[in-house]
Amino acid sequence: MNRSTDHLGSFAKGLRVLECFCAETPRLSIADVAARTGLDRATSRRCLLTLHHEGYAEYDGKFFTLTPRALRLGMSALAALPLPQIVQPWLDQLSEQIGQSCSVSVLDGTEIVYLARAAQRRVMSIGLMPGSRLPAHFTSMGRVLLAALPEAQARAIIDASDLTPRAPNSVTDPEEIMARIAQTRRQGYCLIDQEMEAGLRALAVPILSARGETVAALNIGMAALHADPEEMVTAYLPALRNVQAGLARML
Amino acid sequence: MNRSTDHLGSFAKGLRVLECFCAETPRLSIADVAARTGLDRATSRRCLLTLHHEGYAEYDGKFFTLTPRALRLGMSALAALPLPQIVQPWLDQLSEQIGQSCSVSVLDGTEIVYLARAAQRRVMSIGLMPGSRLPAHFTSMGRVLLAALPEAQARAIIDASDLTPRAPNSVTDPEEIMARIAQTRRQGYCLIDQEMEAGLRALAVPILSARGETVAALNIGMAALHADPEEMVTAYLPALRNVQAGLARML
DNA sequence: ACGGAGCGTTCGCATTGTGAACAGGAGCAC
DNA sequence: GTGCTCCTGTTCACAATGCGAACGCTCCGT
Repeated sequence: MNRSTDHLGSFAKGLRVLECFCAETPRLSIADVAARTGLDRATSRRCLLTLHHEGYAEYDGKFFTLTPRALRLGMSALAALPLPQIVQPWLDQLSEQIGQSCSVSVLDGTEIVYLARAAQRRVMSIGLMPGSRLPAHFTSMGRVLLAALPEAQARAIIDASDLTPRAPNSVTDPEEIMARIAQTRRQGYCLIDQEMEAGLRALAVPILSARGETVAALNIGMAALHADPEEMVTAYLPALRNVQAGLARML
Repeated sequence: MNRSTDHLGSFAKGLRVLECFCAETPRLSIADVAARTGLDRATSRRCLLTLHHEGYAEYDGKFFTLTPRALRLGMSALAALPLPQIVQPWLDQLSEQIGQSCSVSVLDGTEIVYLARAAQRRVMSIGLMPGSRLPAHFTSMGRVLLAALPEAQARAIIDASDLTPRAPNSVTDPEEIMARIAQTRRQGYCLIDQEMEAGLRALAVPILSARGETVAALNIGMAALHADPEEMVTAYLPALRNVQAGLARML
């Protein structure tokens, strides 16, 4: 089963190279990629030339840039996940009903990954869309997803997270975060008040399968001046619970 | 430069395997992948086990499924493209102003790829989001993008496209499509009236760089009962032109 | 029970990828 | 300008790695 011949080293290395390209570093030279991946320069070069040859990357003789073709790789993953397609209509309806943006995400390592989103107005500084990532520890959906894990596993993720504060209310003490996660577990929902970004509040609940397993998280986000934290729970939690119940029957 | 040792065969094969996973086929066995890629079953197995080992795929002993981690691959590509981040605010504003969905896409082979989208209401049967793909030949943005190419290149793409009709107004004659593309080139915009989906009209213009090169396409889509084709042009083309002019200054 | 089709897995061989070594600049000090 | 260093991209001989024909297994249809 785990024989060494079952693992394609160069494929794995190539994927490492692909992940180098991100918003901050869209143009990379061979040496850049070697430094980022820890691979030999020669190996990085082979991976990059392969990407170029297969149409995933542009090459100007010095720098490599990904082409739209590269979108096929991860987007096929998004399209392959059944959840986004199931939840999208619910999201659209919820968003229209309450007049706020709402999203669905899952956990990947220390980050949450947006799978679906229905945006109303742009209240956040960053553009969020399916595939976007945010640190789990200070997001409402992240807390909900961490609350569904065994305590030890959640702690391991928090310990591996970068807890640099991002907003006035950011919680930076691991113990305090674990306490908030425990509270989320008891309540069955999580309210975040300007921990990630000043002026932004978010309320999240888990999306449960028919068997009660947490398969994703659902949230709404809104400007802080729209409602007090308590108002937010009383005003919007029922709507979230409603979607949660509707989805549980389909999963 | 093009020495054979500069090309990593197994990396290229692995990418072919990754592309197998799409909305219609999210769960694939080793033999499924072998059939789709044309690779040997043993090779497919190695690629899949590598994906599993690196955390990109789930394996239940029979079927493979991509994990959210795989989203990193394509999304890094989306994030690496500068265009989406530049156009998103313009899209949001345009969408709110006219009360309709609008999108930005680029060409990749015979398909258009959505880079950014501001959705208002769900009028289409399929969920569109950044990364989604549609055949270029019968979409408004596709026609605009094809019109920017040299005639011969556009023809080659049309010849390579599957022209199976999808709606009552679908154009299936390559000559007719080329004529519509020529018309789009003269007019500087393209109106599609229920060629892709019954009840759906779309209006697109090119997004031009400061040097006048077409770098992407911008469109709005709406239900056919909202407006006549002519009304649609008079009502919405100015708004599109406005965004087009604003973006030209930034590119 | 038997045959066959289709599947995942193995194993010996040679193709393929490896990285130390090399060559070509760019920058810098004098 | 010269000589130096540092960094980048490229080559090449070696052997590790990936290849696919061949194998055995399971699941149907008869």
